[in-house]
Amino acid sequence: MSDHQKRFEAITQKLRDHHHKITPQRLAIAKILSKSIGHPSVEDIHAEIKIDFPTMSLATVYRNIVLIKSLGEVLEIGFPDGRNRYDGKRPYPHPHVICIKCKKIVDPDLDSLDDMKSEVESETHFKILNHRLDFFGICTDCMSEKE
Amino acid sequence: MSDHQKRFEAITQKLRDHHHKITPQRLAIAKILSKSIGHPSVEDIHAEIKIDFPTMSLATVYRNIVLIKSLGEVLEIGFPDGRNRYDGKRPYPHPHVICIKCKKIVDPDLDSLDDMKSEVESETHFKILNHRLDFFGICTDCMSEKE
DNA sequence: TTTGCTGCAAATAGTTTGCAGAGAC
DNA sequence: GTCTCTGCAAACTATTTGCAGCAAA
Repeated sequence: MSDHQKRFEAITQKLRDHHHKITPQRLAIAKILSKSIGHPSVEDIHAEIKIDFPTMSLATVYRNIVLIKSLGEVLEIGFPDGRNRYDGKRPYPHPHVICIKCKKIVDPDLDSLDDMKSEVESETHFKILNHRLDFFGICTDCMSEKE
Repeated sequence: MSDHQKRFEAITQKLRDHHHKITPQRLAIAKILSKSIGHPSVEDIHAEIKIDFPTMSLATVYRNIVLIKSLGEVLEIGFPDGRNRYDGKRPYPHPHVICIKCKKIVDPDLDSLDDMKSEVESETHFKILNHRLDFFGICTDCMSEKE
């Protein structure tokens, strides 16, 4: 079974476990999130589903993302400019590398941040539950472009 | 000279260098940013200045923050829920520890992320310009409260 | 005197919500 | 048949912008 199939199963299973109804719209959203090609935005997801469900409402996308997020099956990558992106492939905190020109998001393989988390906990006495690490820069594609 | 006086001088000097007019409103905003007590939000800044300038407009706060940000003299800590916070004391990227209950923001002393930055650059071939590292958790005050 | 700044109000954009009908179970 | 979900439109909220008057240089 491929990775995205496993993720799709995990999401739909969580939905069933919590007695949420399985609607075609919900399945379509779960399917796109399970692939999360390019860390899609709500707009991206809506646009893709509209091909098969022309009446699909943006509100439905938002509501289902909130739901799936509450089940811990999608990671929200929020940006202050209101262009949030989603990752249903790796729904746990992990670093991102973001191109400030084309908005591409890449997941680098980095040694874990666990040491740093412990350091923060012992210094601040906070109970750390979560984190977010983003690097911003220019990708090779955008660097090689003129201007 | 105290730290916040130095920061206040740095900000006003940058304004003068770039030939921006020195208005009372601008100075008041620079003063609050130079202290940045508790990483204030736009709303916080506006409320504080309103005591001395009752006609101060929110738009003016926004415009001046955009300006000072463009001069590199304040760090914007954006949140997807649209409650951005500002740090004019340390206007360069640095880690934050954020209490998810009371929204307190603390600056921990951490070893630099330079090693990680190099690792990311060599792996992704991005030119990294910037980063953001936030830890989310519960502060000691909120932990000791009932419920 | 010139030019940029401020205050006000309206516009913007992403997201959320109320409601009535549709559909999953 | 019940109860949640969906689509639509309106509401919401942080932020930005147009404009006319004001004030720094």
